Amino acid sequence: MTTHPADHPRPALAVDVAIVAVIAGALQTLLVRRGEAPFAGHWSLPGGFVRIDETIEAAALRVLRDKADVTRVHVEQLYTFGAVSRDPRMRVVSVGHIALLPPDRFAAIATGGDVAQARVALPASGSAVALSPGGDPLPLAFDHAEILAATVQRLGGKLDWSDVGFALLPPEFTLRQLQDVHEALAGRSLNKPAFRRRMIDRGWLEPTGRREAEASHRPAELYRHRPT
Amino acid sequence: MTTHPADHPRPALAVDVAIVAVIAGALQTLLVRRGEAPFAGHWSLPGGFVRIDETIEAAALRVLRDKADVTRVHVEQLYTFGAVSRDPRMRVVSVGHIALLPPDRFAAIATGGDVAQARVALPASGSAVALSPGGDPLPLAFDHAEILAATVQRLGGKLDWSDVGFALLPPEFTLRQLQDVHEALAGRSLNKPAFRRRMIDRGWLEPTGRREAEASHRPAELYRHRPT
DNA sequence: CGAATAGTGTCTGTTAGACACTATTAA
DNA sequence: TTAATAGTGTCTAACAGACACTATTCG
Repeated sequence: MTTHPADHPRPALAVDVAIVAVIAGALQTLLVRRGEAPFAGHWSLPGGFVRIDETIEAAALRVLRDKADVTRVHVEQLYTFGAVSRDPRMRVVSVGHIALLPPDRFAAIATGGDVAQARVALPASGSAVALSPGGDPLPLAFDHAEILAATVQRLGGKLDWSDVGFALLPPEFTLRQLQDVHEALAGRSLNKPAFRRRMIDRGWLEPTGRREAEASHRPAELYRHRPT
Repeated sequence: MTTHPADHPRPALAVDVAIVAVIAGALQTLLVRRGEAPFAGHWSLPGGFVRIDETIEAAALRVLRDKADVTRVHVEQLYTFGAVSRDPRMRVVSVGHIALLPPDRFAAIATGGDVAQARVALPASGSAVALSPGGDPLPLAFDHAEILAATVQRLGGKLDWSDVGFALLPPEFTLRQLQDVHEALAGRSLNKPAFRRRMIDRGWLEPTGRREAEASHRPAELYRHRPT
């Protein structure tokens, strides 16, 4: 082919970021309410257009900073969504990302008005739905239900052989907290002794020697993640 | 944000496709020699720009058809590469894909001149290299060494819980052929009885009742892939 | 003490690797 | 019969699930 890249009409390129945390055993994500067409009044993942001189990852980090005031966060690319009419205004291709936050940092993001935290559910053989704290489904803009569905699947699949779980916890955590995160993402309950054995045998954990404080029962040991 | 997608300067959007097969126990890919700048004389993965009215996957399938005359093929999206200067002409973001072919179909692609088949190797902690049949490293254009490195890693990781292996085999195959593919992608040799047990127990295999023909020894049973 | 949760010992069933063995074809 | 590869029986080690048990804290 002897064509030059500039010769063709081209799609716009965006990033969308599913900012997720596990809270009360459920996957939560951050949604912003759209004020304008298209999909005015619907909810969408935070997103933005990739600038001509920034990488895709930098665009995702910028969105995180600008829309959720979040920095220093685990971000990974998910999938690139390119349906022709996913944005009715014009052709827009979006690179979906996942950002993982510990519960405290997620809860600290200012919400209210146009920003909400929603529980993500993935009904069998359907697309994802976002539920308000009250339990009502929130209408999602664009193909963002699809992006959330891919997010849930990716998180469930990667768990066992990656360190995704730790990015969803504070720097020091108990084994029970780690197990809760894994159970939420795997969508099933796990065996306690087997889970503890596996995590410890993999060498991913470093005991801090400290214990949790605010418990009305036996306090658990605190661990740190030892990066491989 | 109140901006419209058309208001921004935007990158060009391309697809690149690693067309791969396992031949003689090694991962092979198809490369085309670039005739023009940039990287004239270097080798690149087949690629092309995404048209304004086609999906990303359709663009990848079009590239496969136009550049390798391949249709009806297993294609999956790999990763989107967005380094700012990956193309010196202008900003080009590329969605990398993997296309899986059985050995006979891969070998049937016309080569010579500007099209070559190259062995892909991934040295420890380095980027991928493409080796000509003679064993010489082929210089790769753009960031295509990175795309090939991601390809090798993806194929190795997905093997055990997906049906990637079958897309790299003819419709009917022997268990030994299947094991050879798995060994090539995993980069290590596997235990024969354990491999056979696992594959059969998963219910992925359907005996055809036929046996291979051209052997100077005991012929192996032929199986078909039973999609789950 | 009771309540509550942390953490462990141990049994059992499943699975993977090792290895030797038998089976079947062509020449 | 020999060469070559297909395919199996079986032992053992590693690992996961189940379940009951002990340990430690608060009140």
